[in-house]
Amino acid sequence: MALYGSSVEYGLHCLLHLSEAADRAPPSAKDLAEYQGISPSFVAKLFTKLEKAGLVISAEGVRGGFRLAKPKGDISVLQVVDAVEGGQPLFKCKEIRGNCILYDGNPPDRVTSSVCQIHALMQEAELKMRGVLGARSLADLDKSVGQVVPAQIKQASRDWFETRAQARRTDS
Amino acid sequence: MALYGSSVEYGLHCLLHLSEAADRAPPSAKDLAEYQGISPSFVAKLFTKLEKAGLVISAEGVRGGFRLAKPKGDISVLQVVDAVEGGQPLFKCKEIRGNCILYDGNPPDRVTSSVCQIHALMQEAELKMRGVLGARSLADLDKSVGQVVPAQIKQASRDWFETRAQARRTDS
DNA sequence: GAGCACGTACTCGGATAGGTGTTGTCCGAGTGATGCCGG
DNA sequence: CCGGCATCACTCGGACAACACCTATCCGAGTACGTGCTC
Repeated sequence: MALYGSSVEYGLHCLLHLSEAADRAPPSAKDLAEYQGISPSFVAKLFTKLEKAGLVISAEGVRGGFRLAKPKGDISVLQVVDAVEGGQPLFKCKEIRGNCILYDGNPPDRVTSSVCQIHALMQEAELKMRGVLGARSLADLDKSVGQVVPAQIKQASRDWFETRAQARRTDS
Repeated sequence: MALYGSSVEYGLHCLLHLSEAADRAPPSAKDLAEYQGISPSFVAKLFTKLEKAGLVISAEGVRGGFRLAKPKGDISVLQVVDAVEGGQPLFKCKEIRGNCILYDGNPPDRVTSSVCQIHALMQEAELKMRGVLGARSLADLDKSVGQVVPAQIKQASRDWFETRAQARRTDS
């Protein structure tokens, strides 16, 4: 278990692959899923969210697929997380202060108008977290990955997607 | 919806009330719940977690209840959150890199031994968040609240819990 | 040979189930306070 | 008057459901490509 679900991991990995194939044939959801060994249907569902958030553009038809809607340097990790997770806050204050039995259903204005201190602290923590995620773009992430993954693998990856795109509609 | 559930909010509010009544009769879970207008059963369930985490000490019997296990200055908000939420990480890396179809089930050591860049970024964000929560204690929080809530209300609150404790076993 | 219309296979997209975690509820075991009884 | 004991109401603690969300799946609508026909 974790606070963020698997969707975040899947989404980021997929988008990184997409950024690699920017000027190639757009990989389909199925291609991306099979390449990474994850559920194709779930990836498809994921990309509907990413498209609604304006991060990717879908192409239909037999040669269809997805490509980034913006340069990879203009897409922050935070945008991806928010698109996938629905922009959920870290903490949702229920304002239970107002339920205090002393107020008997009529909390004074002083309580309702002032901000809950617990809420304020949580917002501060959330802001720090989002700051880290917002400061890093897909390009930065891709660069970091490039320092670990050798160019040979990257080339093999591109070739695989290329072959996969070529094979559509011809191998039956 | 939010990343942290209601338990965090309930737990922190309850513990703040407990810190106010440090040298009084220990409030029971039922008292704390009714005072705040929340579910008594759920609060009881919550406090079992807080006790297992060593944050509160339970007293049994008719005059029983809960009191803080340590001075309020020695309990950080992070400890409370972790106790209630089970110390869940922000992000759990599934290492789907190793599933890559190119590796065919046998990912090279370079991949398995190196840290996932996405994972690393998430850990950085989580660290920042936990840093904020870990730097603030219940005493700090109580102080902030004191600047908003007038002493009159605080006194009324103490009186209510006192009355409630007195009323046990005598009003039937 | 060129243009056009059609069929097809593949794609996206949303509607549809299963599993898991969280919220909320309930009842039983244990315990300290209380009142009574005997010394 | 004082100490011990049985009772009891209240507490904690864990076992028990209901709900919601996340993960995963399926099938239908739509579209670009390829092919064959017509001119």
